Amino acid sequence: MNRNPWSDNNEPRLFDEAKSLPLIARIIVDVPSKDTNRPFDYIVPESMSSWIEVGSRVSVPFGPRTLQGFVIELMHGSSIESSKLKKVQQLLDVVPPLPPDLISLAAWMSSRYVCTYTACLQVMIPSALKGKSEKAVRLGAEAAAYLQQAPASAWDESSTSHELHGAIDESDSREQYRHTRHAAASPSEELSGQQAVMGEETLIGSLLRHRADEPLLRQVWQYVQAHEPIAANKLLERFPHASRLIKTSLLAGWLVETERIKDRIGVKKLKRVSLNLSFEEARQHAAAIRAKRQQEVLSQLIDNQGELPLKDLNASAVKALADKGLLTIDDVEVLRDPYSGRNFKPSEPLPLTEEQQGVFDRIKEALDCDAPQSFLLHGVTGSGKTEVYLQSIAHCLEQGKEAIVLVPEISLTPQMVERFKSRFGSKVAVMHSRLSQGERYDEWRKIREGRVQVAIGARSAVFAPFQHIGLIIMDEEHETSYKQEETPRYHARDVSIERARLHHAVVVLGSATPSIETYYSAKVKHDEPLPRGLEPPLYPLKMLSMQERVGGRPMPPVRIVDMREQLKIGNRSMFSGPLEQAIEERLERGEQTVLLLNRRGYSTFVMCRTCGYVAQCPECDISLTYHMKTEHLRCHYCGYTERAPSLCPSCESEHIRFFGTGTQKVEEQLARRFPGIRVIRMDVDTTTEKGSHERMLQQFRERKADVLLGTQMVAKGLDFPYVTLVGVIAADSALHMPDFRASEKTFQLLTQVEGRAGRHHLPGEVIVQTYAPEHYSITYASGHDYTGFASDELRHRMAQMVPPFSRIALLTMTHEQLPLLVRAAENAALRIKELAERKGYLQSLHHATEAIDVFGPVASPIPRIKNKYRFQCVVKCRGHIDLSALMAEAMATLEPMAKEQHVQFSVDIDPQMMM
DNA sequence: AGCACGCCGACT
DNA sequence: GTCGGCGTGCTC
Repeated sequence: MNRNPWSDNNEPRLFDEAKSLPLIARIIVDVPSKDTNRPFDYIVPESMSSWIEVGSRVSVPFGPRTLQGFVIELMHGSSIESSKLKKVQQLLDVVPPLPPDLISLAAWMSSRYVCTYTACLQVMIPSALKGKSEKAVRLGAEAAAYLQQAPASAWDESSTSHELHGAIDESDSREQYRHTRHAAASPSEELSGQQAVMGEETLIGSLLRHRADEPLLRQVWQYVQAHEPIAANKLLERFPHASRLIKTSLLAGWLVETERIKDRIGVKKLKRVSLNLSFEEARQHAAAIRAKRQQEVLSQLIDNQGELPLKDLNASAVKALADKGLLTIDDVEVLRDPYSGRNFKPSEPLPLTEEQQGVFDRIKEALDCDAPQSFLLHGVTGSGKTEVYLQSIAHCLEQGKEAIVLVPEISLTPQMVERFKSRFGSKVAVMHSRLSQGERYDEWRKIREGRVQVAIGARSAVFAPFQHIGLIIMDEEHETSYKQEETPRYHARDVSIERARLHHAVVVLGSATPSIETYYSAKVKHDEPLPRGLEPPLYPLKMLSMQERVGGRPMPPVRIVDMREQLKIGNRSMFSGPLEQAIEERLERGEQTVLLLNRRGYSTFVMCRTCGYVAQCPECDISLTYHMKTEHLRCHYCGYTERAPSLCPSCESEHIRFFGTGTQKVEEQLARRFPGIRVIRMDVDTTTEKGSHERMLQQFRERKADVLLGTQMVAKGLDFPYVTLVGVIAADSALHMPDFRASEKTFQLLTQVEGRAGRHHLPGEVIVQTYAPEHYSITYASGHDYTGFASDELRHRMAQMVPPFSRIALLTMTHEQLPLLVRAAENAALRIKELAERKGYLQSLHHATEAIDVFGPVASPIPRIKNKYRFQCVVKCRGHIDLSALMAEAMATLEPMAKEQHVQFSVDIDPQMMM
């Protein structure tokens, strides 16, 4: 029989007495695994029922522990079905952190991206709200009663354990769990106490057996009573000799272990001092008081509307005045404002060009009707997209709705923020990876509490907890950073469109070089049947176009230099004749140059010319990059570092050489060719320090350097009036990547960096060095012809049956042992094929409009990372097939095998990098 | 995931 | 005989 006193006393009674049906909360607990990826039901205690909402964050008992979870549904259930349920332990916030639309959005994301519901919920909240469970020890009721009733040496025979037990904290689940699971207590000496708890013996009875222990036990209990809740390990530290007694006390329920969820970061509080009197009375007091400091405090307060933070005043004088009742000190919440102390000059809407006006009118029209609509705004660099965004947002705000602006992390510069802040002032919250956890939490709260109407930020800002979104803008829509590379592997573009659908909001995707998939979606006629062979777009987009540059500045001329020709005429350096000469000219004229090389470090690989040895990462199987400053070889994937060898580790030859070109090598060569040249090198190696990125750009803007040399981060949205030359050292470096988007990425990078030259009064010039001068991505980029590129690229994509003419899922499998992994991967591929066949899907993409095809398994482009081999399968499909559902089903069937063999599976829907 | 259970081998 | 290794199963 169940001897746990509360489970058969209190619980059923609670429901017998309840007038209406108990409230049940359906909760997603924070355990990111397959088995727990479903809602669990809990009873909502009476005290919480008027506060709890869909989206509330709660703590719940879950098995032996306490977890954080989110309420996704509330309902009334019958007492019979709810009698088995546990209770919600804590309601963690007064205002639910997630509005209901984000709860639905998380559900959509988890099925779309084949991941757990909780993983999606977790990306939506600031890390400050990722509660950590904290265990602590409290004094049980029995022990408390004992301390109270029995002074030092007296034993109170009348107190029975049965009576005392009725008072045990019923919310303590650990206790309940332990008692039910330990129904048969083991006969060890320490558990004698537990027998007493079970009702056969009294507490006193058991203590009498160990009478000698009583003083120490009492001491421990009193300590707990004075300090509760106290962490168990702290208690052990304080009483190192009492570990056995503490353990016994815990097992007996004299000490109860509780577990609560604690937020990582709280609300920042500030002590505020305020006057209790009118200014006139205060003045009179000030005149009457002799203490000089107190007079000063009063006059400071009078000068500041009667309120000041305590830290700005003399503390002892304040205390004296407060004691007299003239002042009050209280705590007020303050927001950590990362932009405090900065003044933003208010800006007025600029007059729009005819083209801008046309686009703005279309967006305005869409904002005015209550239906979700999405646009691609294809606007060349310098066509004034930002001004259109700003005025669209203003229109959205006029309608009483909120707006989200998504920007790639790298473009989220102070200048960018300033444009929005100066137009919308304090209505803007900025979400930014460089903010501290506390700052980010406060920006997030400004949104949640409705203090701002505009949120601007990187990828995750799409989850800004607004309630009435009217407009979502995604700038630089083609940027790969919008795809999250960790679970949940969501694409902010798709999420924006889904979220906008829930809000009947408008989406504007803006880019000078749209991704091919987006461009295709906007090009396809949505109201006409598609020609055979074409794939329906993921979502309907309307095309908006701006092809004129504001102020009519022409795009700079581009010169392509064939590096093979340079080699023929004996130039083996990394600078072609034309580029070298052009740099020389800028130096003479005092103008500036931007140089792009998409490879950091010094060289790309290290090889021995005698034996052919190539230095590779011992964990990842990719070649190591030489970094000159530190004389180290480094793995750019896992960060592995070793000293650069002077002799070949394999054959001890001296002919070990560094091949390929990285930004460090270019920097060195520049210094050699142009003595005295001032170079700023910008790549991940030089910009890790906080604020270094902005600092470097500022230095360059102030013309403290002649050349800005860097990886793709120099291509983004920079605008420097004295830059008249842009040089691309190796335009084809990304062209040979094993990725169907290689041409697109090359075209986009070139087009962007070209836009950096001659944006102001000085004419610009672009020089592109390449070994593939005839490649269409390079020729179209030099002609500033996006449309031409896109139509060629679409033809290639169609021939290869890759997106947008198919949809792709990438399945990556990892394991330490290669043969086992290969077998598992082959099995996985087979199972997916079988599943597709069973569903009746044809397996020939080229010959059917509805088909699915599985490729592989093959080794991943990076075949080993951190000692784990990696194999992958690519699943392509066309037509009305739910690829996510298919992959989820395949994963479910593969799961037992994966678990058994410890092979890790990961699914990436619509992968942006084929790794 | 994490925590507790159970079933094995290596020891005082 | 016990301690503790890891494989397995469960969580309203």
